[in-house]
Amino acid sequence: MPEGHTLFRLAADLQSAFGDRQVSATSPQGRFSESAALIDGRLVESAESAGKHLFLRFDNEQILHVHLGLIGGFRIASAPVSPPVGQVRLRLVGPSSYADLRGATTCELISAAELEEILARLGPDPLRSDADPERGFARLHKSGKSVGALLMDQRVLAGVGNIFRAESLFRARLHPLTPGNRISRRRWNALWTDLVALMAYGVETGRIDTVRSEHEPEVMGREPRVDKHGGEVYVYRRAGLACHVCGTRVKTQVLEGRNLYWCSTCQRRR
DNA sequence: TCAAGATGATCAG
DNA sequence: TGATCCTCTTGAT
Repeated sequence: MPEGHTLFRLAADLQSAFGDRQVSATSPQGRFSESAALIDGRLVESAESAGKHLFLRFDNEQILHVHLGLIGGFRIASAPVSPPVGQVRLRLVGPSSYADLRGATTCELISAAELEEILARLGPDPLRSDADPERGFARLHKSGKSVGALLMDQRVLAGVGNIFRAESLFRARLHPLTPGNRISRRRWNALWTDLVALMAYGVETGRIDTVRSEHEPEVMGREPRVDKHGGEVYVYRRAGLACHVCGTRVKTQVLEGRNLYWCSTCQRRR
């Protein structure tokens, strides 16, 4: 589930497994062999995430940059090491655990300057303590594109994906086709504050739960139902089903190649 | 057993 | 806007 909270957890897990330890690095698939040789046997100094990007710093100034994309995965397992299964782009092996990277959109070694360029391109990440939500508002507010499209733009908000988009807009009672330049600062601040809480909860639990009684008085007392993606949500992938709050059937539409979900009663166009 | 679709982003045209 | 990367889960057959 590669939204920002997944990468944040992954970075913490990699730090725990390999931080301050020497690792062997190989590319069983072969596509990353030359680069893997440059970090083979080196010490992992730190692992961190920014939005959906993952960075591992090594003690020879090499930085591993990974973006999982839609289908990628980076799985950590305990020793003993098993033979690689499938297309393993990169395998890291530490003293007590190992990790296999598959299907990633990006797996490359970069310099500190290139890392800074990537961070500069990204909008504020609700999970990072150094995030400045004002930068996101500035980008959102000058665009006539829909807020549904802008929330998926990593230059506006880093780490928000299709689930957090659908759910945060529902919770804000905002119609996804509202133009960004019609979003007030007050509404943006509320959206940001909610995303900070939702994503932090995702880091804590490893799942996306947005229907929570402490946030939503109207659903208190109702038995929670876990959806197929592992959490409970209001609208995401619930097209044609009744809205948990008002009973209206949840709508769906493809927006810029991605499926959008919303309740036309709770999220009226203004 | 197999095909389709998905939590993403980039590039060519 | 469509193709591409090429994994994993789900649902249909």
